[in-house]
Amino acid sequence: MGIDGRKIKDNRETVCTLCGGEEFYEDRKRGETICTSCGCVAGEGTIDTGPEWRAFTAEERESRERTGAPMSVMVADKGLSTTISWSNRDASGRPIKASTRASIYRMRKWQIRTQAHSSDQRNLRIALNELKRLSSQLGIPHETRERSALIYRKALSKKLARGRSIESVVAAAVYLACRIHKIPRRLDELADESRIDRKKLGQAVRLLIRYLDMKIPLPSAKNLIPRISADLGVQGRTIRRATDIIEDARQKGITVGKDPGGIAAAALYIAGIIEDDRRTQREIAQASNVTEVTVRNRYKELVKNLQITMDPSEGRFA
DNA sequence: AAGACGAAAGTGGTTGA
DNA sequence: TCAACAACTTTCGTCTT
Repeated sequence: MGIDGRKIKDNRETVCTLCGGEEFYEDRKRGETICTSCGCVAGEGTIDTGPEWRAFTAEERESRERTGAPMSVMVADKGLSTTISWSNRDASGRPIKASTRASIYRMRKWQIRTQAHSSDQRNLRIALNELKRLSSQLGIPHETRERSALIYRKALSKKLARGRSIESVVAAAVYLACRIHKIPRRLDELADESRIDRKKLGQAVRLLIRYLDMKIPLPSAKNLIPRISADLGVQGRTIRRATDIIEDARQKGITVGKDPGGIAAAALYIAGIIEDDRRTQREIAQASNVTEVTVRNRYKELVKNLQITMDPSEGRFA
């Protein structure tokens, strides 16, 4: 941590490793930094886990600093528990008086009984392990992991995990947290990574939405753009253009009910032509996990509805 | 020869009776 | 539970660059 309490942002490398560009488009929530000149994802994990306060003098820092590890819902007891050591010595190493020893013994006993022996606690331990594994496998930022853990806790407290595999509920929680934080992860990616079939996962997801009555933003094509662009290595201006096209389409209401992947792909295809940074339909289709046909269909729709006029002789849009 | 296009038939998920 | 349905995919032949 820097002297004045700020961190990370200042230390982050400021030159793109691929093209040497110095301008970045940063999405803190998504934890991605995208180079605006070549479009690559320059760095992940830029989430600031530092203190939420800033201090400029030593006294200020002293007065604001709180002690201990940060509280996290990802540890079964939220990292708040105190453990009582088994040694019969006090903090400075002196033996503890016989009269206090008995009461300490009772404290230990109850601590253990309350901690690890309820079935919910056991469930939670297994689940949080799985959650950790799953989310690091998928490269999900810390903030979102915490959200997943929170969702899982809620599900557990409403007894929604009964009769369902822990994995499926965990995966559903992770998926929903991603949706809330607008991190593009598809249902099948989760399913692949967690050895549950898609169907079970889908059911669990719907269950959670229903009973935790969560408001989940619809997946938007816009959120997929950085990821697909990074795969394709397109220019920053192309990314921006594609984002504009999607926004335009969204306002005209022609994106509802359509696979966001297809929309994103089509927008990138058009943007590529406009910005003279062209990719073939096949490349784009592969990167966005749809078929060429879908790219074509969406792209024609967009061109028609957004009144983008094309001059075929020049191969350019006006 | 590669890319773009479009038609036709097939697939998996949602909706409403 | 079933059929209708929209969106998307697969496949394949044709046109364009």
